[in-house]
Amino acid sequence: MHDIAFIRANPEVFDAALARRGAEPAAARIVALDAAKREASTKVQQAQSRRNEASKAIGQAMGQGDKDKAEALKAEVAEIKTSMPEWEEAERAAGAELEDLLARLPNIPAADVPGGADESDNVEVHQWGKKREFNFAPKEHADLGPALGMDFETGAKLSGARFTFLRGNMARLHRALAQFMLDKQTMENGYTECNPPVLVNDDAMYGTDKLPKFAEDSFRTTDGRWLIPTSEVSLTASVADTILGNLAEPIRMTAHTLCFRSEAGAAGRDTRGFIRQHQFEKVELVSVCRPEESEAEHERMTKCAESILEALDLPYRRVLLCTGDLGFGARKTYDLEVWLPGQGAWREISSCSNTGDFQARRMNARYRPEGEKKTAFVHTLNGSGLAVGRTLVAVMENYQQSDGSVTVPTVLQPYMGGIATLEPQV
RNA sequence: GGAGAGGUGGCAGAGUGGUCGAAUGCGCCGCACUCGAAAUGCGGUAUACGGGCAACCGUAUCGAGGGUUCGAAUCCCUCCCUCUCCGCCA
Repeated sequence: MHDIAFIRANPEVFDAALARRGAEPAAARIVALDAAKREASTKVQQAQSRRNEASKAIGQAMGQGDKDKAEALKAEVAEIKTSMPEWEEAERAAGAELEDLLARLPNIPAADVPGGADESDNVEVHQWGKKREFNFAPKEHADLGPALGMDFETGAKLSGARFTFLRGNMARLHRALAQFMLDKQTMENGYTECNPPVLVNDDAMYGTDKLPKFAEDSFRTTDGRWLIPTSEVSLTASVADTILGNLAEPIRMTAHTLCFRSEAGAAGRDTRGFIRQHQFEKVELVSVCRPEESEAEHERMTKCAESILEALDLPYRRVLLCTGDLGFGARKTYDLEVWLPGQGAWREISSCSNTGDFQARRMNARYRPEGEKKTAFVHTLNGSGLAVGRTLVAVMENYQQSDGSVTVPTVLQPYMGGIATLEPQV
């Protein structure tokens, strides 16, 4: 959500910012609707003011037993009220259109976000790790998986495309990854472990900018709730409608949850394998902090995500998204892309975004700066730390052996009861 | 799912149609008293939006939305949430 006062004062700055990410100018329409709304609002308030005054006088007249005066005043109020519905309706209509327009406008990119049309204009920030040299042709995870307990056929039989049934040590390795990530984020990186609902209401989805524009991307339950597309929704919305004191320290939350996505716009993309599922697990990182801290917090959060890849010794690169590839609610985003030798490609495994006060305005999440009477909106950030399924894919492809087995990364072995290898079953 | 009770300011808790944005107490802030503190006394202490350079003014808000009325915290309707008991259940 945008600050209407800012748009009113800087319409051309606002439109220029929208243009950077390829959105149509909107300031003129916003300013016009805002003016119409305020004009109607003023008329309504003036009428209400006169009505309230007269009503008080009626009360006094009644108290003094002056029936005639009271009746005269009643007639006056009736007259005042005739014009009210019209202005009330004008205020409501302009307000509703304004709100809808604002709710559908994306966040404004930060100044240091590079311009660009699509992902080809993203900027690589750095690479980490060394790509492993194979003395055989590395396979894709989708080819390695079936013999190791990654059962695509049964998933499809039960649920359809984009569902997978994991068995045996494959299921255990998946669990080990999630536990490892959660332990690292809580014990080393300072995040508080949370276990939030995965079914949420409209407000939580709206506040984290998944509604109204992206309703078709998520699953809706028969009783009107939503399956979360990411626990960013639950964690961030936990501070909705709250004044968080002076917010001396950032609030850092993490959760390991199921995530659900309809993949409405991705028909035909990544249909093979475990990369793009309707149901997947993710360890999410969310920070809530003061505005002046959010840039540093964004860097810190991205490092926390990177720490998982480094502990697993998986080569990755950090990419700064260009304006054209930026998500709806983000003002700046780093993607972490892991190297998949089987596919011979970098694949997104984490996305860390600073939304500034965009979500905070939508959900009314505030704090009170030290020594000030006025409240201010917090900044919210979210990042994957990491996507569990895709990390499993990366481990499979990077740790595969020529016989089709997969070595378990050292840091995961304690979580595997000491098992060091996933052996193929014929 | 059935039956009942309830949702009022930071907290507790009055208020069943008029001068109620809301008594009182606690808390908090300021001042006085004191060498200092406690106790005591006095004053202040919600949020949002609009208008104004400002002091300030207007409007709205007593779970949410709608209705009745000249006027609603108070009456009516719908919904949400919390609590208690019963049933069912991991």
